[in-house]
Amino acid sequence: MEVITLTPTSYIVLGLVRYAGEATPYALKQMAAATVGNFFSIPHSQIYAEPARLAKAGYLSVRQEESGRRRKHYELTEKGKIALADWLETPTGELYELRDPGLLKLALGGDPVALAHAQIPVHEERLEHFQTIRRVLEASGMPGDELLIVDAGIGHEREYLRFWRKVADPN
Amino acid sequence: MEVITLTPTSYIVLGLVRYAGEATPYALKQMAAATVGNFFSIPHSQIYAEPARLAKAGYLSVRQEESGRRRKHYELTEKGKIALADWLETPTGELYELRDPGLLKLALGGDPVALAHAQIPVHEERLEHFQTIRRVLEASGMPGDELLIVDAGIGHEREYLRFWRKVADPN
DNA sequence: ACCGTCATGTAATCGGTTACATGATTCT
DNA sequence: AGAATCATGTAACCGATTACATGACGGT
Repeated sequence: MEVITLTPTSYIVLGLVRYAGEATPYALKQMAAATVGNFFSIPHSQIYAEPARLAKAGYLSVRQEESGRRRKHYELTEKGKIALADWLETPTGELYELRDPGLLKLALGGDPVALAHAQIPVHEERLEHFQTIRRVLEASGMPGDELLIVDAGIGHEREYLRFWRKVADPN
Repeated sequence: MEVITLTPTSYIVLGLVRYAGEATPYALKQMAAATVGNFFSIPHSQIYAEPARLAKAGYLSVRQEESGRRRKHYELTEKGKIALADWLETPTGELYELRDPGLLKLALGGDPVALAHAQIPVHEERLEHFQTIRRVLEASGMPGDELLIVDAGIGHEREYLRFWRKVADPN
């Protein structure tokens, strides 16, 4: 049994597996794309590699199909459940990191107005994207908690638009 | 001359070196901490490794002190200037990534109220931090452009506080 | 002369990214 | 039956992180 350190990616996988009960990597990929994928990018190769890594360390159990696609189905082990619960139970005071190419260029001397004109449309698009998701979730009777993350996204997109619009046209 | 791909870290180093004209790794570290370090974390080992990497690929030139600390002073080469200018000139439509442990726990089932109580104070602190920086920069007659990044930080912190306060107490 | 902090690096490991590759369904 | 796309991986490389280690400088 190998010893590994659990990264944010690890917890994403553990969390999604718990949510699904049992999941194939592809299912995880779909789930991630619809939820945390909006904030964290996770390349699909990681979505295959990480469960394998977690399984080797005993956090997940695997069951492989005998025929056809021979997909691997992952499930939380006791160890996995505990690790996830521990992590979730500890409210974190850690701060975020914002890896934003637009802001980075701005900070390093890029032309503010040109950047603003490039950024505004993509943020508008993304705001609409989040709002659509929110409407869909709301209509499907999703409990309020599940909407929180989407609301966070919407709030930040609005903030981004306020910011870049002001940069583009600072009265 | 090695061929490397330029990462965001590379551009941070190139940008800071350009800003300083010539810089030692330690100076870069200080500069980064005061500016982009507020959004991107860069461990100090990278601040030493990255200029070396850039120098090997011809983006920076090195001059090492003969005695004492034998520090290495880096300067942009023509190649470095061009690479940086090219990057800055291309307004990016790429989107940000938000690596936020608090939001991640929230998304994966952490207790919203407990998370909010842990997050609010650190965001309050950080908002004050940015506001202090802003006042200092403003008082030192810094041109408006340099304040933009700080304003972006302030805006996002306010948004975070709005969000978490609402989570803690959703009327 | 000593001590704390400032400053500067190196070594080793590993997760993440990119690129490559292929089998299984579904649709026309 | 063939094409397109869905689904599932592997291989190789490398930047980032962690941990270790040490020399120089400034103050007492």
